[in-house]
Amino acid sequence: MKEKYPFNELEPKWQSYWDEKRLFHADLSNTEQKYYCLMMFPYPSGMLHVGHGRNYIIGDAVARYKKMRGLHVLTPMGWDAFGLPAENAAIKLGIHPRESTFSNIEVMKQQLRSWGCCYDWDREVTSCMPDYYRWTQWLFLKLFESGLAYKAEAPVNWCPSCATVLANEQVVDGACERCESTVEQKSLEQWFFRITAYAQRLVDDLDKLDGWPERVRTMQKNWIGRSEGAQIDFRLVQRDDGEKDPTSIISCFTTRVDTIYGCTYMVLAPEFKELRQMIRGLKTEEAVLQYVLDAAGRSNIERSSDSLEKTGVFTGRYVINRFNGETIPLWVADYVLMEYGTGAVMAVPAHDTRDWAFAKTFALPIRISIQNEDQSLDLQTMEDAYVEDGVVVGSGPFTGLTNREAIPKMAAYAEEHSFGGPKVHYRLRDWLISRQRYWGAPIPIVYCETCGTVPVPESQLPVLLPENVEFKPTGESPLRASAEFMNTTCPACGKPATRESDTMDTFVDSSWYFLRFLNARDETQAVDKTVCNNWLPVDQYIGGIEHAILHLLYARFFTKALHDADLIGFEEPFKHLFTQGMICKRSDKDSKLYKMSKSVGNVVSPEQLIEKYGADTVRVYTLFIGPPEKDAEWNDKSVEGAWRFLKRLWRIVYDHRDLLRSTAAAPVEPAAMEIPERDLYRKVHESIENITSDLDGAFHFNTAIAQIMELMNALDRLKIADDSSDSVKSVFRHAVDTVVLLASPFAPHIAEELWVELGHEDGILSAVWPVVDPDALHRETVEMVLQVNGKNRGKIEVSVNANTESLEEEALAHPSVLKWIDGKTVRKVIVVPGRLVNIAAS
RNA sequence: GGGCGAGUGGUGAAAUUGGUAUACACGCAGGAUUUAGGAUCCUGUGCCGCAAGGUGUGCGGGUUCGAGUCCCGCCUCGCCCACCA
Repeated sequence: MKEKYPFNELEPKWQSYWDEKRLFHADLSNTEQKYYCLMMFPYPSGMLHVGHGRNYIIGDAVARYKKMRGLHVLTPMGWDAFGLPAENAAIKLGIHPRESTFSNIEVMKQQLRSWGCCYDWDREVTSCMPDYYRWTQWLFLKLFESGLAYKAEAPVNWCPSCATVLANEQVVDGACERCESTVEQKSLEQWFFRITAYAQRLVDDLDKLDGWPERVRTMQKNWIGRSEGAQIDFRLVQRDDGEKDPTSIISCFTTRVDTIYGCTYMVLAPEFKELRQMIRGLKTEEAVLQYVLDAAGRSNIERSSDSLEKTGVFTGRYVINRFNGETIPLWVADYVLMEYGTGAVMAVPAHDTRDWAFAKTFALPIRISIQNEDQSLDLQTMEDAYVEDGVVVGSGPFTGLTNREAIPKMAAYAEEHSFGGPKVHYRLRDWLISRQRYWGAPIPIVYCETCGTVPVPESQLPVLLPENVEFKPTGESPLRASAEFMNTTCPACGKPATRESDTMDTFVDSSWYFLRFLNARDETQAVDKTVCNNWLPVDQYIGGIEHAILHLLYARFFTKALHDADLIGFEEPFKHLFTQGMICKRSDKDSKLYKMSKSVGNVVSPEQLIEKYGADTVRVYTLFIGPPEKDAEWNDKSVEGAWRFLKRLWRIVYDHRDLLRSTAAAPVEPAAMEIPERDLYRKVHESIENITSDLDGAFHFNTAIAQIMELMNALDRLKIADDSSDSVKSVFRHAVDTVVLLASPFAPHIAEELWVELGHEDGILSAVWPVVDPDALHRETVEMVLQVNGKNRGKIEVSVNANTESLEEEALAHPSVLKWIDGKTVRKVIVVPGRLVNIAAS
């Protein structure tokens, strides 16, 4: 009788076994062959679906494989447990965020377990627990001490419907991610981390991260947006009515200082700080103020969508271009952005498309200062700005230089004459970490009337979140509602003082959790420098591409800042990064492909699948679905393939149980084998070789599993029976052992079960990953393809030792070749040993 | 507009340095076994053609004995950034 594959019995059994054995419990004092395998810790949102599962299944397969390769694996797990969704649920349902968070954690932990994903749970961290956020606050203070945390007034995203501030990443196309209301800009006093101080190092060190996908490095580079150019100061022409100006110079940043002799006007952003005072009392005042007001009313979406039409207004003021002493008009236009550069732009319509459009609209003068190669630029015939390289013309002492030569010379000239100089500009802004919401780590700062802004002393940490607050969306931090929390005494002078009511962005929590895993229960310090230095950087980090910029950039910044504070001895947190693709599924409604998500309603619940097929099938299918770095479409039908494969694996062991158990695995000499088992033996070792290289470095799980399937097919083809020869039996036994070992990182439950069934000691992860026997790979003969003019015309079986001349001879004498070269002249014969012979004839 | 990817059967996808295009799997077709299965096994399956053969990796050229792979020019799709000075 054939036994069915009882996944629903054996999977829970082995999961309990792994729990008991504490499978991935790591002893950190042993740093030999260390391998830190980390998956991005999840936000406890509720239930995981198979799209989330990909991340953990990949990570678990890697951890298991590395362990079998003899590495000392650390693979911890935790929870990114602060955040807005829990707070919104609290507002809606009246449940404290802590409760929903912890019950979600329980569910998700159980889900991970049911997938067979194992972690060192002794090191679990939960960012919303005081034993964690105490140290998040401590790190904030460290940054504050070194001037990397500061408070300043800044515009923030405000959702009027939710009555709360939103993070940049929660604003999608100018609208609130959840309620889709248009987001407004408000100006508030906020806490920032000075990440811009690290801009250059964050760019430079990207080049060292050769274990990262090129795509992510490029995205970070673009985000930091390093731009080399010059700062040029224009002198503001004084008012003749005696009114004082707030400033006498207006600086701008430009990457094209070479075009400055073609500058015919200057433009300010509507938000330019000193603008109001500069135009006070002028005839133009009313028009300018109206324009500024209109521009403020226009959302960012509007400002960028009608990108062709330029609007603006003349301020009534003039500035002087110090290069040529020329007086040019000063305009205001919303195509100049306050967020970038200085909020002022030198306009060169002849050599900038935006300035061109603006000058054409408002009939401003245009002047060529760069000529093209054939000197053919002419304002009469030009239809757009000329932005290419060329020769500098009409530019005083710089005339005749190429524009590339002119850039450094002109910047140096400005520097010599103290009105500017070379300047590097970054697009990166400082990191706004204040959040006016409840479910986050309180910022450990106290405001005292006498002492001002005072950091909470280390001994008073953690600053605990108050319990007795309501979560009604009032627009203020809910912490303000707690008098008990807000009213305190000044740590410096002891007088009554008020606490900071904002909490920290949850990205702060996740910027250092990978360090905390190493001393998760340590009550004396945030990070353990010695252990960190031994175990970091993380050898393999695995997570979604959606974190390519924010989390990964913040974590890199934190690592550098902590390094500079002498808390750790390394500057980059993640040596190798793997970003898996998203799992998508067609929607039932419009049959379009969407990322799997609750809101689209195309989620596949792992529970149902596990019930039907078992966790190993889900794992194998998830890994087999396609290249793991690419997005993949989930197909319920295709799960069957993985399911059949495991059933076959199960059957081959159970159908031959007695034979396998009574046979020694030690293979006989390849030379003594008959052809069928010789071929299988070779196939076994070719598989080992290919699968091992598929798993080292790049993670080619899909092809690795395909190879195991091929090996299974070869196993099935070998006719085995009780009266087979010892040689056949032992090769068969060796092959079955190997298949089970090779499959174990992907389908660990069935592998554990079959491993014991095959008579081995339990605990397949302690077994050694199969090693290639070079003798097994050896072949006596090889099949070679015969081509005539590149077209396949036949095949020959030849000795691997055959020399080129004899191969050429044999090929030319082959009937199917003769047929095709008949009547033609053989011009050339190419022999590629072990592959083909190509005959060029005409 | 800028940057980066990618286009291969009905489908998901393979293919070392340029060397038999479509491995592996899904689906489909035919067959075997089964009076029952959450079935299983065998055979076939790029396209045209009865066949010989031809043809075939988004399109058009090129290099080469030989191109999915290299070069030039297009087209389409995806992602990131974007009035970035």
